[in-house]
Amino acid sequence: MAPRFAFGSRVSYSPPPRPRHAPGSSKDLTKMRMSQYFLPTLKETPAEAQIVSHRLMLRAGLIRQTSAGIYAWLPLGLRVLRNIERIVREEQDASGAQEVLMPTIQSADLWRESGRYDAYGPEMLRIKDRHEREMLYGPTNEEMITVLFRDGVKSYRDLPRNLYHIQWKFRDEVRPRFGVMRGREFLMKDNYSFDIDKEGARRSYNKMFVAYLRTFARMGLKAIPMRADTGPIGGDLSHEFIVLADTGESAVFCHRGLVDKDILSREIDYDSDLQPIVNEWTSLYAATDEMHDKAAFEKIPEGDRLAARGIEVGHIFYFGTKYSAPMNAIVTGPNGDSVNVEMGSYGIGVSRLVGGIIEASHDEAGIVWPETVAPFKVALLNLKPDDATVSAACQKLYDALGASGQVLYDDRDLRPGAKFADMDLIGIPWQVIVGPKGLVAGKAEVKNRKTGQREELAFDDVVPRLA
RNA sequence: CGGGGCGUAGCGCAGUCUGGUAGCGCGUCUGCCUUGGGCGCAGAAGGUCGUCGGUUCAAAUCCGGCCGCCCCGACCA
Repeated sequence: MAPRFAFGSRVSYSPPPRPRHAPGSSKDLTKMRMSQYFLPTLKETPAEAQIVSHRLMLRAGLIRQTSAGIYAWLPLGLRVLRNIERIVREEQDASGAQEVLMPTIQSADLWRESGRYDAYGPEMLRIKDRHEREMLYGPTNEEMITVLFRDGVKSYRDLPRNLYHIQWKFRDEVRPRFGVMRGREFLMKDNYSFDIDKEGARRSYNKMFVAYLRTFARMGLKAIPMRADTGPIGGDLSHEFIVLADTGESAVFCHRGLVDKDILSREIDYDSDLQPIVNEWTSLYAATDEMHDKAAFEKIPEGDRLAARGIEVGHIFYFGTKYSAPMNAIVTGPNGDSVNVEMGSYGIGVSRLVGGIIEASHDEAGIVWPETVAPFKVALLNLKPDDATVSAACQKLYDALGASGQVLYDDRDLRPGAKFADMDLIGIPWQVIVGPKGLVAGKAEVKNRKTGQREELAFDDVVPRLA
């Protein structure tokens, strides 16, 4: 029973780059055995799923549909969702925004104040409570946050403020589709900035602009900010962040140079003037279909023109006093006069991102998770679980990998082929493969899901390699 | 909201035209076998045929209402 090799005591590795405990949980979730995991994978594609991310999310056991455009998140999918949330939260906090949590259910009266209750139309899910009071399931939170702010802040000295929350929303889409990318119920990060004047609002806007660049980059996405329609307010303070993917919902046009720009290698000081960074990203042409300026696009050298399709994953928007005026969100200015606060709102489609990332990162065999959002960093495959020696070796690796990161262990009594297929499908970035063949030489195979590259490593070297 | 399609076992589907004891593949369960890319053999379980009504000796099949889901378009984070 005792393994013919020893490792563990000599192993050293750097501290884990990620928290060992899943956010919101006290239970150690760095290790999971597939024999105990609720992970219903599908060999065949359910008929209702058309696009690749939807198919893969169903097949890989991430979600199940419960109604049109409404989904339940299974353990593996929830881990991805939480990872995305975590990155969003970290970048919001870093930018100086503060987290709150507003309810999903709102009162109709609140929306009557802004005049949007009648204006919003059938996309708003309207409900009544037992007293026949009109309520609604929030599609967004401008009204609510404006009231919270109005009641809590009275002086320009308390500005600026930027409040965000990550909460489920509901929009009763006429035609939900594309799985979680256009569901009716969706998880969204939205925040709202409050400033005393337009210049302040622009600073707040710029912070979000940079925070968004960082947020999407950390998820392994190429998200390009594109000038968006500002409607009656005008100006240049509205951008959609678009992920390029062949299956994108809309046509987009941009300068190729934007694709390779890197934000993560820079030090960002949110107290400094961020305008130069914003200029750097907005000076190159980029527009969605609706905003496309053919003439401007054709001024770009032909080799640098990029016409592609994209998925909107974020939207930032300055809207001035659109809500603060009708809802009387007023502060006293430095001169003692009353000023309507200047507001902006900023959204990230958190649940949509799960689909968006898959659209941007998959292959024939399944999902290819970027490491930062992957449900587990490492998969451990035991190719012969009823062989005591193989299993003992796996158990040691399992414990060591779990101590340094996050590992999903396939200890099921299945044929190797089934395990390979499942692991490729669910897309864990690293696979550690242990079977009788390699064991004779004291080696495990480490496979990179994305590149397919394989390395034979001595058992002792596996954990340091993946640290 | 306009146009189209679908609803039969957990998943993928046949059967409906031409009414007559509900089938196939995968998955699941049991046993054997096998173990480096969804292996093989034997056996088994599992279905109010979306739902309500009508026609008929007899309805998955024909007729009507309703419900649900998907696709194209218009719309949208």
